[in-house]
Amino acid sequence: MDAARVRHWQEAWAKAGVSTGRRIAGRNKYYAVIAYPGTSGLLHVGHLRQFAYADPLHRYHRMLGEQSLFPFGVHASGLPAVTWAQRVKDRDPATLRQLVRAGVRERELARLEDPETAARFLGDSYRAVLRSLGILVDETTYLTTVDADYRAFVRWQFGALHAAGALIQGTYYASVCPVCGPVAVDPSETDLSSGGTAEVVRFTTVPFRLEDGRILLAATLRPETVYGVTNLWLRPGEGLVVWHHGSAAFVVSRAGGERLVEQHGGHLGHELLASELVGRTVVVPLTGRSVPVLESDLVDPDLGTGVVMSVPAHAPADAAALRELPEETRARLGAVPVILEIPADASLTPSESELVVGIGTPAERALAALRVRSLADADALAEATERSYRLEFVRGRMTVPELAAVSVREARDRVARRLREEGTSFEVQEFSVPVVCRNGHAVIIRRVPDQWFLHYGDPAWKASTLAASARVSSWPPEFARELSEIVEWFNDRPCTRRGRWLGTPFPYDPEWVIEPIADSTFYMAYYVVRRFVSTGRLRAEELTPPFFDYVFLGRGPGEPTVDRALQEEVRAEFLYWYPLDLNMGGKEHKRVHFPAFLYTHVRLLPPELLPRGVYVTGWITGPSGEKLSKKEVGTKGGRIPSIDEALERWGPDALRLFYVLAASPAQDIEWDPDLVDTIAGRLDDVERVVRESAGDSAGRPELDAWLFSRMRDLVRRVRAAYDAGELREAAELTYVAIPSLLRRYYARGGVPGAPTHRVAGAWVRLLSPMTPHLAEELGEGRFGGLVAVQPMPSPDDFPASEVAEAREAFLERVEEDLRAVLRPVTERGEPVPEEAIFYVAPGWKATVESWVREASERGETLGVREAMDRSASHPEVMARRGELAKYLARVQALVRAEPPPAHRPVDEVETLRSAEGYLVRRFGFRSISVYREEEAATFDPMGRRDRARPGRPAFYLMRRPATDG
RNA sequence: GCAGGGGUGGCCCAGCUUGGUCAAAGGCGCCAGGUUGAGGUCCUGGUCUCGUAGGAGUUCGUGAGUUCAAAUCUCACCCCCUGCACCA
Repeated sequence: MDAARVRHWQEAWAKAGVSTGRRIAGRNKYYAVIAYPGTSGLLHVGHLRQFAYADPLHRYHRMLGEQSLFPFGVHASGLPAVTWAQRVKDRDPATLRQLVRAGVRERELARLEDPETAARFLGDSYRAVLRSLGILVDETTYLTTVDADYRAFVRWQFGALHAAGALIQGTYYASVCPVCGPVAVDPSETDLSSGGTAEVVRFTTVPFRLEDGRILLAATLRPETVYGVTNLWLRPGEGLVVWHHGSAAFVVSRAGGERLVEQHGGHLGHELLASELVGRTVVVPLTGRSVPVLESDLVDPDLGTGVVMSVPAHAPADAAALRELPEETRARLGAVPVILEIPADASLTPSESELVVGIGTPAERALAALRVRSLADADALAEATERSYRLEFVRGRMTVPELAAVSVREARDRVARRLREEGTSFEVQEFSVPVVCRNGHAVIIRRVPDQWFLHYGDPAWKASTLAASARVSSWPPEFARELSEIVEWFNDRPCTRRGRWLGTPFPYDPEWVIEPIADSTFYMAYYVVRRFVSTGRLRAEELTPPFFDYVFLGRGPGEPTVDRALQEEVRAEFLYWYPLDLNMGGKEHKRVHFPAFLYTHVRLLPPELLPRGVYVTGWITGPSGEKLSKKEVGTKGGRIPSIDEALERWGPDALRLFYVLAASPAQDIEWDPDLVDTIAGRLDDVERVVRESAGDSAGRPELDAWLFSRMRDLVRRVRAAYDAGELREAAELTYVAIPSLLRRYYARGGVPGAPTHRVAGAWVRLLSPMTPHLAEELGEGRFGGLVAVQPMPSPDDFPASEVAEAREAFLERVEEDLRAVLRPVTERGEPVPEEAIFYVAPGWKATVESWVREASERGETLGVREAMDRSASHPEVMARRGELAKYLARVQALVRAEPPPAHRPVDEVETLRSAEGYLVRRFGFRSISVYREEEAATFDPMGRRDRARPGRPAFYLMRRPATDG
């Protein structure tokens, strides 16, 4: 289909107002939203998947005669638009390439350096993409989250949440760039240039007192091992600094000191060298032992506090470091205390038991298992550490008297708590790998004492959200269980931040901006109001808290300055579209957006207005399974095409169908241009078959009855698939099963005529949700209007015929048998036998088989004697009792393994005879003949007739010399 | 570790909720034939193994179990992926 036709249909839909959702009292409605996209760059083919589900669903519901509202907006909040605008400002080559391709001129670039303008520009470009794909969103809903009216809405939302007691303040540790402000540390690295995979590591500090009162502050991940400390480690030549906190003075590395100030306040004092302390002794807390301060290269001053407590029995690195000490120093340390054990009865995995074999302390065994000889074997040492830490954490029990038999897991918490109670221990957080912000600065973790939180941990709120989540239907169904699990774990979340973010200023402290997740949990409700703003019936200033209280909550008199009737209309509109039928998003939304969305609805709305469904889709991934992100468009040799390129190559329909057909919704789809090619080819096929379906030949009644009956079933199943959200199934039926039905119809001798035309008429409408352009093209002139507004076909449009279906099923079964027999023949390259002679089973065999089946359903086997007895009352069986035993023996096992038979008896003789032409054509026989078994004695040269079973005629394929022409 | 998902024929991917119609849909690849003034498109058939007649054997990560019957149910184990928090 050429681009002009595509545009033609898109304009026709627009002109007909197909996408406009109208409130019609008493009429069913369908309201589904997709999680609006963030403004992080231009869209590419990886972004359209949710639309490829949402649009067909909306189109389907429209064709069911429902009113449907499919809104759209963009989520401009947060940092994405800021970073993108920055890239424009930096004239980043990849970004510029995309912009040029999108037709943006050089002189327009300056405008896009402003984040808000950039966000609006991107939003407009997304809308253009949707139009070019025939995705019918209601454009009067279109919004960006930085619009004045949206901000008014978010301010109200937070006011309402605050009034409900959902906001609290507390202490929080935030990732922040000291120069650029807060950043998000996540794998997408939106805000970062590296370190997105970093995890937050929590150290506990342990104070070791020197004789002079100063404290060497060690940092550890395993506070419980304080009972096994033999010494402290400092790095040779390391510069240390005194951190003053309260009245205490702690000695730590420079990096550690800065971290402590950031997270716990205080200030840094004078500097000293490690060598000043080496050789002195310190007191171990909790045990009171005195241990020496030693030097080792294992210490990394940038990690933790730069002071390391040495636990050689359990830390492989300490054990390795110990080995490198001079003999006499080692001797002075004395025996290495072992403080925990792996119980002998623990069942260990092979990789775990590897670590515990051998002799020596646990750490020495781990070193031996991984063949670590010295500190220099860094990789092996890291693995030994990782694995023995895990083993001891999961399986270990303490052996020190104070904590005898306490699990390591438990001991860790207890020891950390005790240390902290003494007031000289702190938690220190840092990243597991260095994190660098987009502008090249090191990102740190900072303590924020007065952070605002959404109190998702509130037990009552959580309980009602949990209850609501149980009532939400979810696709895939497995997500239902996961969702309540996620809600269960959901905890207080910071909902504001300070920095150069886009968003709505926090009403209770305008220094802060509302965090982007928190401002996108209730917008589905706002879309309804937005339509009044975008059509000029409401102004942003009129959207006051009293207005929203009335519209969303039905509370209070509304906003006095706004026309009462108008407010009532908005309220009615809200109550018409709500509750939301479906919220669709990618799997990245599972853990944050969906739960927060649910929480907010639960807090603000009564039960009858809570969302009905969520729909989670997988990603479009690159060849190695990674998610495609907007910033890599065109950066890898054009591997991922832009939307424009894709449309040019395949057109909108093939692309749309690719998303639904390539995998089931929850699965990731690997972007595969060849598959899109294949699908485009399939659509050409569909088009051809529909076009060829017109004709005026007379049909064959029994074949037409079968065609209709099958079509009836297919229509039913397509609709069931849409209703269940199984869009891949719907696509498969529509684009695979229906054409193959028609192919078979033609192969069986059907010709284009009124029946095929009728089937095509339904089919074209079934094509409309997923491939609407093609459907319009094929439906032109057929319905006297757009296909998009035609009613969905109903199964009742086609009569059922069990008889016709049974006949065709019988014939297919016969074909299968013929094929099986013919296969070895043709494989040897021999010619096909000239004649096929069929012998149809007599009625008594069916009777006997039904007895066998009855018996097997009771779990029994039908005995010969029993059958004989029973035949007394069945003359037709009685007449053949001579053959009964033999037949019974042959059929007994077979019947049990077979599916229940179609209960419609088929006139096998008649069916085979009338299919003669087909069978001859299909297999290349010269002729066929059909006999009843009992009449065939004289035509049975190979004695095969008694093989006949009901539904499976016996046959003999006969070769005879071609005597006549 | 915790949570979720997954391991299917050369490859991709259905099926598993509701055990039998499953040697297992569909696509790709491959083979043969047809169409076409040769290998492109399209159409038809084939594509686990054996078998001179519709049969038999062995398959759905591994092992065990339930059952007349298991890709489908149960248990154990191995391996892979994702998430674990402020990131839409």
